[in-house]
Amino acid sequence: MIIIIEPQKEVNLDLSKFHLFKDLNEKEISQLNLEQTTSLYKKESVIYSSGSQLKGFYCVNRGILKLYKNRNDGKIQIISFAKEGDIIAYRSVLSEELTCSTAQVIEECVLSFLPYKTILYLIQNNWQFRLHLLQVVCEELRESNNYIIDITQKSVRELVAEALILLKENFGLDNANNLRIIVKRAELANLIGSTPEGIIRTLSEFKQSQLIDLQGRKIKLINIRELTKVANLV
Amino acid sequence: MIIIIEPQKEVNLDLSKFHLFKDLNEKEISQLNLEQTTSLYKKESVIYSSGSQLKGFYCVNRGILKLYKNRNDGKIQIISFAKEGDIIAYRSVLSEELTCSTAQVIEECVLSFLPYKTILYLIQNNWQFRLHLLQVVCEELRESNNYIIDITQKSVRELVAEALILLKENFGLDNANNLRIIVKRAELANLIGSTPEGIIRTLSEFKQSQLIDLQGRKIKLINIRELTKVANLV
DNA sequence: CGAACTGTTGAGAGGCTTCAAGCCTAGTGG
DNA sequence: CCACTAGGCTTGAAGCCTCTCAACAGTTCG
Repeated sequence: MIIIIEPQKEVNLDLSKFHLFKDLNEKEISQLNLEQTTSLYKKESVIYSSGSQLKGFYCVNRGILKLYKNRNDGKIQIISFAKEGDIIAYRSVLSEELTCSTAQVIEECVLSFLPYKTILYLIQNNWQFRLHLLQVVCEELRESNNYIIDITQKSVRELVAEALILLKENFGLDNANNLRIIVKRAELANLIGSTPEGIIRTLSEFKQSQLIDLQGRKIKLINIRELTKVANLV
Repeated sequence: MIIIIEPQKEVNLDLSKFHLFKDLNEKEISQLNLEQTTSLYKKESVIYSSGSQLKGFYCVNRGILKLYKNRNDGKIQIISFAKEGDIIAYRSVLSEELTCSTAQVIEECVLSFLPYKTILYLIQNNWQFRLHLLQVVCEELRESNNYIIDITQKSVRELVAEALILLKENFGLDNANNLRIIVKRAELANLIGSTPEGIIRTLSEFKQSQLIDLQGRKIKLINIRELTKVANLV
């Protein structure tokens, strides 16, 4: 069940903190800030869904989203999680195609929307920006290709360990070594292509082996070194 | 066992047939043709391997290559096959990283090498080219993301059917409806993340169901409609 | 406080890999 | 051009991993 909530307008935020925009000059930044629209999105909101034609990029100022694809059989594959500082939706916009993924809020988000024409202007006029953008896409392609290797040939046990490590690296730990990001078991399952039951069994096993501790959805990483080993990371 | 064969120089070929270069003007094309180096590579040759630092792109004038990654445990994951008209190696070059994949010849190849500085010049000076390049990378990213869905949640049976359909679409059929590309069972296995035995059993099953016919490594597609259905393609 | 969703556990079944052994084909060298 | 050999192909049996189904406990939120 998807709940769509009308975003509330917020004051426009400063985009200069985004890595992608670091090579822009002051004039370009202020132009960007002028042309953006910033909104607040509640938990579970769908930012865009598969098949829509997007008119620009979204920049994540705050919060966490999941990007996923739907399958024929009703299942879901999570492609990635996006957080503060990330840009989403650029692939389908640049290809001028309909989106084939859905973006949904996991943790309340503040997003800035940038129209395509603004981006196109930068692509045409700022050569550092365009090279940077190319590199961002290439980097995501590398990750995607690597993920194919993992997901194909690793066991559920390895994949769960890897997912925990990746979530740690992307979202960090709090003081008590808990993963900052809170995800449902089903979301973990959709990330690694398993089932909630499979996730639970593996997490319980990790808990018994003193690799992690569980308290509701909170996951505390106890033995990160061993977890990395189990993940069989290169 | 990898056999490395010194490439033999060939006359330089015309690059204007490559889709990526369609927006270049005559002067740019002739400059490109001037700065390229074209060589012949025998079967099994390794063009570049994981960990190398590449100085430019390779354009496939003729022949077929496989691009794959190595895993810790000695296994291989084939990322894609490249054929005439394709450009390879651009991702790591654009990211200015070491390659994390290996390119190896399946069918005798003629490749043109283009130095990075030539590409960079085009990125800086031809805005249509740079947008085009962005779109090429985005397209590959889309395919890669889609493949993650497939490979995660499909059965070997579905994946083999899908692989056959994709090979048909990319490399075509001869007069007798045989796949033009000849691959080993182990290569098919490395493509979909299975084992040679798994591939063989599935192919035999397809043969019994009159979907395909087998003659050595030649695979004849008999019932493409049904095969597509088995592949469960969207 | 209750309903709906999420998490947990167990049993069972099935698909796939692994291992082993023999056949066949393609490519090489004489 | 032919014979040989190594690598690829094929088949069978065994066992394991993981999914599915089902029932129940726990949690969250209106």
